[in-house]
Amino acid sequence: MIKTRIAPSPTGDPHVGTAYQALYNFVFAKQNHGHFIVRIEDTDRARYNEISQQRILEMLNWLGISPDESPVVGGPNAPYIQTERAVLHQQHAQILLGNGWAYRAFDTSEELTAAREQAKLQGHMEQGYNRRDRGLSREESDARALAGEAFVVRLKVPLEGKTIVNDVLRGEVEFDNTGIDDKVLLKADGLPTYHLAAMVDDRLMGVTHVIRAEEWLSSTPIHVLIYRAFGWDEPKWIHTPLLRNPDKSKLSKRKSNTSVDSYREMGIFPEALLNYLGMMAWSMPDAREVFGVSDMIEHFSWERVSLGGPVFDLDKLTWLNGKYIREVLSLESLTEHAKPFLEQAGFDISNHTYISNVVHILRERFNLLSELPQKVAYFFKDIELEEKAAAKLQEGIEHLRALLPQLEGVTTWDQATLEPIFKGYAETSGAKLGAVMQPLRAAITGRLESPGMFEVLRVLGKNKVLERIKNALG
RNA sequence: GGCCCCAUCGACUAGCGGUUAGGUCACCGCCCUUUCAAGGCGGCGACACGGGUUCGAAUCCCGUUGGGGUCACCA
Repeated sequence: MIKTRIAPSPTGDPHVGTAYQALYNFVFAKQNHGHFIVRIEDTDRARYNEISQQRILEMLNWLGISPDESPVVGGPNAPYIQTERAVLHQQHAQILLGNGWAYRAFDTSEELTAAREQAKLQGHMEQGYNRRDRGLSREESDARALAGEAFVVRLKVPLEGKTIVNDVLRGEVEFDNTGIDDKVLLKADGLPTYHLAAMVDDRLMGVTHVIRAEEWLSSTPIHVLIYRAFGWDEPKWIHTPLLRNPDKSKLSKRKSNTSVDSYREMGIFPEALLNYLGMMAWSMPDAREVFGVSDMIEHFSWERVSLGGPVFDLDKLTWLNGKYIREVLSLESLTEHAKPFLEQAGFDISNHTYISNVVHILRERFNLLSELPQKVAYFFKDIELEEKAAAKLQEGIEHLRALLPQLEGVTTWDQATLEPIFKGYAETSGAKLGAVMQPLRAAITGRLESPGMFEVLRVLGKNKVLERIKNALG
């Protein structure tokens, strides 16, 4: 069975890069009727954050990307929290120590830091680990470990030859073994590093396709070597292009909005975010730009992934979100999503039909739910007359005065009744329709922009409308 | 700096030897119109450069340049 996974590290806000990877892994797994696994990589105890872990899981839930195996739903290869698998990792480090593919290194962090700084001082960047203890005899190594001396376990990388990474998207990528470090597999605290833990867990969990960000490509030869050291068959390696900041550097918190929660707060729909991420580096065969995860599952293929790193563009995401608001989502769903935003603004949302009507006539006029409250304020509280609107109102105040009696007499308060009244008035009085409607708009909404006036009048209701006109007339 | 990846409009992309290089966002103009939008129509705008291969290159190969990633007891 095809198995894919994401292995987020719980160290901060739920990252769009994680959502991006989750999408690829989920879509590919589902397309092949396989499993999508979420495994929490929490071996870095210094940066670990419990809340972060929960938020990442919640993000996936919000996006509707549900894992087949995870810390919450469990699965045949539990646990799915890496630190809970530490014994497994230690046992595997032991195997490598036994078969000669790894060795204990007794350097202290201080020594390593000093060596690194020394190298820096000598001009060049750094040459990598000096492999001081690589040649230690088995007896000495065992004795020192037994005596309680602190050590790490390092991979014994071949001193010559090449390691070839077969990346599904790029083909064969060659690395000279001389350029690969004897990476730490097991830290002094007994916990594994990513290199060991991820490979062991992937193998044990039956992961067939490692789909991850391109930043991992350069450490993949290490992973290939680890698989080889255990005598295991390699999974497929797939490195997807990195999401970028506008300046083309790797998407970062410092330069962009990387928190999925922040997009959620802006009023971006999960469907829209997923859709947008889906068109980063990948494209629909028929060039459609509005598509859902199920469409992606149906048409996905690695051949359609382009390798240049896509810049994350909020403008286009916003446009796409608007597209969902006016073309994809049902009015009912849109209304439900809008409520929390309106409520947060202090508006009364108890009348569902009213909210639905308001949302309905605003639909083509906003792209983010967070824009909504400001745009519909006059439906929920008294108007705030804007300066330009006030001027417009004064220009046409006499029209409103003339119209008021007629409006008071209206019994069926709908567009079919109201429109002829205004048009008829404009015609007989010789005024342009706009010269009548704009002052009306100012009186009713306090501003010069709004949905069609007749819709606003209908939704607001006769009482409120007459009240506001009278108010305007003084 | 070493190693590795990448390279079509400002951004996202289509293209996979023969196209007036197409679409979307953004921007500009026009139409529609009671305003603002939405929508429709149109415009602006790209194959990084240099060598090859070929009858023919955006498409294939090499180099240059440019951008990015990575060089932790972090993932």
